[in-house]
Amino acid sequence: MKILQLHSNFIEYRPIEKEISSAEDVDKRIYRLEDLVVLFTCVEKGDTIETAYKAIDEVKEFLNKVKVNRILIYPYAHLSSELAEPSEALKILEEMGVYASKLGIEAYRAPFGWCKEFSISVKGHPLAEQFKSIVLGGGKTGKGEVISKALEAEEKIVSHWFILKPDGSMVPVEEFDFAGHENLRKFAAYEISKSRAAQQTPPHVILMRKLELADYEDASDPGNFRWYPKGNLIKSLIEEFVTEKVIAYGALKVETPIMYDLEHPALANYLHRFPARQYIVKSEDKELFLRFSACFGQFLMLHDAQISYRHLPLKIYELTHYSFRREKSGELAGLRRLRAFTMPDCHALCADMEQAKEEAIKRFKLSMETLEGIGLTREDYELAIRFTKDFYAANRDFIVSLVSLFGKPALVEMWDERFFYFVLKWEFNFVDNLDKASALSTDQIDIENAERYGITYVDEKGEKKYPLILHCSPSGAIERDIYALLEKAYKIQKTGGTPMLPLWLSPTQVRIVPVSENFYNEAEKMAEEISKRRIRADWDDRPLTMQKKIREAEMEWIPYIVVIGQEEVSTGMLAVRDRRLRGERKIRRMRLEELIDEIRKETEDKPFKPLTLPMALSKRPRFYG
RNA sequence: GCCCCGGUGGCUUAGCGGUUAGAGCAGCGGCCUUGUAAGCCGCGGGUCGCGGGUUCAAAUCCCGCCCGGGGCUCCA
Repeated sequence: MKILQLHSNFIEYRPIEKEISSAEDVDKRIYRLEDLVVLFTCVEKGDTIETAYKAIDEVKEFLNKVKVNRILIYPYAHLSSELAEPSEALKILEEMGVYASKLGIEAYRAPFGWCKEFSISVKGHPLAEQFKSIVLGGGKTGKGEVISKALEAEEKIVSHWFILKPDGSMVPVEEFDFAGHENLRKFAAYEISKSRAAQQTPPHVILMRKLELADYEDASDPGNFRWYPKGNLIKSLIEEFVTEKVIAYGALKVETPIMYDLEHPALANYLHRFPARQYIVKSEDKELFLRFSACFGQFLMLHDAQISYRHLPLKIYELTHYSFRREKSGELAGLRRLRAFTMPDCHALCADMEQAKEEAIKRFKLSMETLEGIGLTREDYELAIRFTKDFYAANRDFIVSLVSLFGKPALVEMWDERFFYFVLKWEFNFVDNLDKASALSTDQIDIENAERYGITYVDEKGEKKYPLILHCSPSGAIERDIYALLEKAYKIQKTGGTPMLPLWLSPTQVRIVPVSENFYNEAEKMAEEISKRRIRADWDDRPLTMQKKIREAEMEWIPYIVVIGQEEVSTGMLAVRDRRLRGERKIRRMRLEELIDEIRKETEDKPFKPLTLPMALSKRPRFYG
């Protein structure tokens, strides 16, 4: 139901003639009402008596606010293109009038089914004119907010939940024995019931600040973060790593604009699915929205490309810096859920379903390798696969093969009908210390957007065909990867372990601590020497005790701490404090070359970037704390 | 958007109607200077988020607003 609500000085209307046979009977005279709220009301398909009650309840609230108690319900079809049947509409309008009277409102109704003329005088205050969209369920009504068809449909989706085991057997989720699959149990509970309690700051938020990685930025919009040097380093290392993986997989790397014209015909339809979730940028007479993924840019590019079946599967990749989603303020959570985030997005055009499945398997493996490289093993995440009943019936072997590649039972969501543009979607989900799950890697098989965007390839016979499109993010949002690493470290700490980041991501890999000022020269020289070998090393030249320097290095999670004094200088054997070891074995005796070799070997298949902070600690500002 | 909680020096916080708002860390100045998680002394730094109100008196009580966090919802 749509209502144009006008707080008016007066309205005059006169029925001219009946437009439909079922029109109400009235006198053809002038009716005049003063000091009232006029409700131009349009009853839509799907509206019920309940909708009528809800509408009046909302109107009542408004009446109290503006201290008026008179309304006119004026049938007005022009607010919607999805009109209810006239008989149904009349019934609902009548009910609105009756219910309003019951609430003590002085309610009038203009006749239904008539062509009428009217004059109106609307008051000049800010609340005088309002547009309401009344929809039942969830109280999701907003002034002027149009709820799109697709979203309404989505609310009606029926999901069936299962656990699919690597051997191919599928059991309803309530019959599955979760013993030994604690994380999967939490993930399933999170997905299906979505209920949890706990009220505390997520551990990763405390860590991201304490480690001086990232922080909130009050001067921006919520969910837009500032990144300190160490955080920026980690983030760009992961970005680089993911990008190298995807390029090795064979994708073409491109770059596309971050903002698009709201009025562009190719985008309007897609965009309509997600009302009021965009940042809007006004530029002269244009309104642009900030992209929420790389889809548009890549699709528009592919639309204009000449593509042959020989090119397929055609992979195209972009690391969005950034993607924007204006999540509701209450939905934001540290690095887990942001309004601006960095997203690797790799699409693949495939000739047919056989090729799409083959490609999807490759990307599934790529995603596992990518997470593994970042420092998340299969123990750390759970697989969810979602698909339609029909797709399952036709492609059961393919679905089972994904689960068997994964090697652990997976959560399955099966839909009776297809509501989305894809027939299958899977994700890897990380479960954090507050038992919340969030998706990292994901891939989808999209059967709709090629046509929507006019993306075609030419097949063997010279005919234009629409390809299938796979949408994959092999790592998920980079910020979310960091969230997962921090949450994982905290989990380890909680169970008595030593928290740390993977060696290749540690901002400082080696810290040199001189025992006294007498060894400052040696310490500095050593730090420089290590740095020349593409290892991030620094040295502590502050006027503090050695003990304190070691303590601070440990609190920074530095993997190797080298103390240098007379003994090391004269023997050439270093005392290396290894964060990964415990107790007496923690300090290892080794030569500088051995240490360098060890680090280089462990990080050889990973990108390297220098830390953009001074090598001497006394020269570093403190960003937090 | 709704509900709950919070906002005191850069950070963590004490105070919750009654002296000039107190501490630790960090910063600055100095002392100390050889062995693996906090050496010592001193100094500077606070419109107690903002605006009203109650009161002889407000960081403290009340109202409104702003900002942040969490929960609900949501998550293309």
